[in-house]
Amino acid sequence: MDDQKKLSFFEKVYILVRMIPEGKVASYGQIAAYLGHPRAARTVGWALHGIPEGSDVPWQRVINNKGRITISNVEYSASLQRDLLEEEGIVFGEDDRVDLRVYRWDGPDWVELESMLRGCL
DNA sequence: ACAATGACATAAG
DNA sequence: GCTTATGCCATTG
Repeated sequence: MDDQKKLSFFEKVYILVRMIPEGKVASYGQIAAYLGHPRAARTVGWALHGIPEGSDVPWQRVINNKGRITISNVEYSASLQRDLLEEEGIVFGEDDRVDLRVYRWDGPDWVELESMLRGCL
């Protein structure tokens, strides 16, 4: 437990987001909490902001805690994100919100996460 | 080390 | 329900 501390928060965020299964969504605060920083939701959002095109990180599955898309990026627009999520079977409500009670990600498999963290080094 | 930044979260009006 | 204000936290210049 003293070897993989070199990974930046950003890298951990990427790894964790990659583990989100198709058809599920997670909030920024949720991701941060799983990484051990329950208040670092903003940092998670910033991490996703720096994702390069063609990355295997399903950034579209990360939304805010209200089940709504809060994005300000010009490259990746909210419309695009909604479209991508709908393709995965996620249905948006009339308020452009998803039902977190149904689509909220249960969380990572800690064994898998640990393996991923080591493998990424 | 300090100030600014940002795809959040929560409380208050 | 929406808008505004405040708090949080890692990264960057």
